[in-house]
Parts: sequence; structure tokens; C-alpha cells
Amino acid sequence: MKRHTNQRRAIHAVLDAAERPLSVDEVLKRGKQLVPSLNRATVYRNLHVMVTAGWVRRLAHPEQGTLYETAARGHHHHFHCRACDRVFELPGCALDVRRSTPAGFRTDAHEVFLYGVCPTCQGKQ
Amino acid sequence: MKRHTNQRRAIHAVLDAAERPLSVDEVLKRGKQLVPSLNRATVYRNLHVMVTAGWVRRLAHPEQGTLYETAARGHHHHFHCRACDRVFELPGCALDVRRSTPAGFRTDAHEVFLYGVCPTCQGKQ
DNA sequence: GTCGTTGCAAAGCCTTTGCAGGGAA
DNA sequence: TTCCCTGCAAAGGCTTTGCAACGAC
Repeated sequence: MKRHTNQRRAIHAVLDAAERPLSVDEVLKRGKQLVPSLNRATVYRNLHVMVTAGWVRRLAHPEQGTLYETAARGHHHHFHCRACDRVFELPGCALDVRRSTPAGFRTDAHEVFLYGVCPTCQGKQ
Repeated sequence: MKRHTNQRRAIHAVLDAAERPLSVDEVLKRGKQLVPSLNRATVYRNLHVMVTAGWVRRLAHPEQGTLYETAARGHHHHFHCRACDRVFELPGCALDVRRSTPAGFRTDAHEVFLYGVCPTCQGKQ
């Protein structure tokens, strides 16, 4: 059975509190504030466990590599700002999955990434 | 200025002929059939040049890592079959970008990945 | 002849894995 | 006490980079 360790709780807490998808580095850094001894390998191992269990989603960010976010917030899309490189969670889903799926295929999930400029960065231009 | 070398032509030809997005390994393997001396570093360098120039698109496949495809075929989405792990190009675009973009954001591009089972693999079940 | 390009090897990330000690149940 | 989990270090992939030779123009 899975055990409840301080490390595991910390990683879980970090993802729950995150305002956006986090990299392994960010999870490690924030997790260390809760459990100073936290090790990078432990973060990798636990993220893998959580992804497999369905508690966490792994995203392939085209420029920032692999990011992780809690699955608790439900389905949503992501926006990458080219100016500040931040990732935002976008509410809702305006993809017509049925119309996107050709005859014969069966779609059970999807991922959408939008690129552009966020409100803050537009103001700075 | 950019020079026309056999290696560069080979990589370009491989991507043009590809029926789906290719990994660096696949580009290298296919390119070697055209230019046997072709080196992995050369493939990386040229793909980078081509992406920067806008001739080639780089995709972040959530499970297969980085894939490359020619930009010549225009905008489309991708489908990943969970059974055979192949990637398919899907025609059309059923994403309502305007409705996906919250007020204040400006979207200039997007990427969509669908997951499921392809027609061939459904037949095998 | 110039200088962008290539092949090779080394170096740099990012991620996984083996192992022995430690801790949850 | 059992055996899952952790920290550490080493190993494994993938990608980039330094360098000397090469080749397009």
C-alpha cells in the first residue's frame, strides 16, 4: 500500500496551492520549504506515482518541458505568454471534439495550448 | 548567408516526404539513406535553423518527446493512438480560438493534441 | 579565399535507477 | 517487524557545444 510520508504530503500540498502548472524544479524548490530534506529523485518518483494514480496531470510544454498540475481543478486549457513566458490556466473548453475527430477514431482526451501575449505584457509594450 | 548542403537538403526532403511528425532519431535514420555520413548533431542544428526560419514546426508530444514536421502542410491538429503509439495528422480545426481566449489576452497560435484509439487499433480489440 | 557547415567527441541538462538506511503501519 | 519510501550517487537519455577539417560560393 501507499504510505503517507511528509515528502509526499509536501509535494501534494505544493501542487494544490500552485496557481499554474509547475516544473519539477519549482515543485522541488517549494517543497523544500515544507520539508527541507526533500530530494529531487523523491519529487520525480512521487510525481510519477501521482500521475499514474490520476491525481496529477503531466503537461508537455513546447518550450518549458514537462510541467505538472493537480487534476483536482478539472479540465481546462493553457495559455503561454511569449513575452513573460508564464503559463496561465484558461477556464472552459471551446474545442468541438466530435467535429475534430475523423470517422473511425475514438477520442477520450485532449490537450490545448494557446500562444500569444497576456494582458500584463500587452500593457508593457 | 545560409548555404545549400547535401545534409540540409536531405533533412528537408525527409520532412517533406514524412507522413507524420518525426523524432530526431527518425529524421536521422531516414536522412542517412540519402546522405550516409549524416550526423546527429547536424540534424539537431539544421532542425533548429529550420524551426527558426519557420519552415519546420516543433511539437511537444506528451509521451514521445519532441517531434518535427514541415510547416508546408498548413495548420492541423494531432491525434495520438494509445494502442499503437502512432501520431496522426488531423485535417481541419474545430477550436473556437476567440471563445477560448479570455478578455485581455491575445492569441496568435495554438496546438491541439487528441488522445484515443485509431481505427486500425479499434478493429484489433 | 572566406566563412558557413559538418563530424566527432565532450559536456550539459533532465530523468531514472541501484542501494542501503530510515520510517510508516 | 515488515517493506515502502527516501537520500545519495551513479547511470541513462536527449540535446548542445567546442573544435578542426571541409566545402559552398
